[in-house]
Amino acid sequence: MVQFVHPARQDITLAGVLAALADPVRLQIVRGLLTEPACMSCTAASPCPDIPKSTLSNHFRVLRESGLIHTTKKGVEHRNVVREADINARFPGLLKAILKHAGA
Amino acid sequence: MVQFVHPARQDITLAGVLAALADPVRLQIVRGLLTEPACMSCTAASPCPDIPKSTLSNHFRVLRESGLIHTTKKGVEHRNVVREADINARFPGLLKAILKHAGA
DNA sequence: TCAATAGTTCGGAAATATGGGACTATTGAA
DNA sequence: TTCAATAGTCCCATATTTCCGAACTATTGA
Repeated sequence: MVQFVHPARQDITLAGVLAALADPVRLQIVRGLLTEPACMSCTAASPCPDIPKSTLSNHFRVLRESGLIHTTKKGVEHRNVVREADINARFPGLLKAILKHAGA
Repeated sequence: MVQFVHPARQDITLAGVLAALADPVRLQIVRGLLTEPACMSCTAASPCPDIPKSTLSNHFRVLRESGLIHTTKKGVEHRNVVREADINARFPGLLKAILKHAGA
């Protein structure tokens, strides 16, 4: 039983968030999660075509540890949600300003 | 005679900018350049205390290649300027939103 | 109980970052 | 000139991080 590590709101750092979003794949994941709130790599429905599972798992871990997303187990799947409230509270306007330019 | 590589405005990428700013040292450099537009590592006046020259040189190269700063030779020194116009044209609001939170 | 599926973890290879030291370029002084 | 001082780059060895195949774990459904 794996329990995930999520930083508390006040422990979310700007450099951490930027580093997490500095990767094109992760940027797409966050974008995807905001429009279609849900899944993981999970073969289908993912914004990630040919990326191996282990790599995706890493990307999600980075996003999680940066404080950008929250992951819960939902049966055999994982449910990921962008921590909009936390990020917006900590860095108002940041997420919107970045994602505005994360063109498909 | 070293000539620097600066990407054209349209070649500046979001991921590149975020990656460049994802490092605390580089974030401080950009912040410093905006308030006190000028120098390089240059011993004094730098926002960077104990970082070796070669490492700083690397950081400035990353900032340069990401399109965030423009470097020109000015005698024996280098003059660095944040490419605010280019960044703002390409990603309106982004730089301000990020630097707003780059607390000292 | 077994197969299938979602995702993590492990471990080695590849890529990247760090920083010491040698090198280059410019300036200013003797 | 020539020489010393200074700013910064380049090279290269080491350290860290990322990538991804393969093995593993957990849950569900038959």
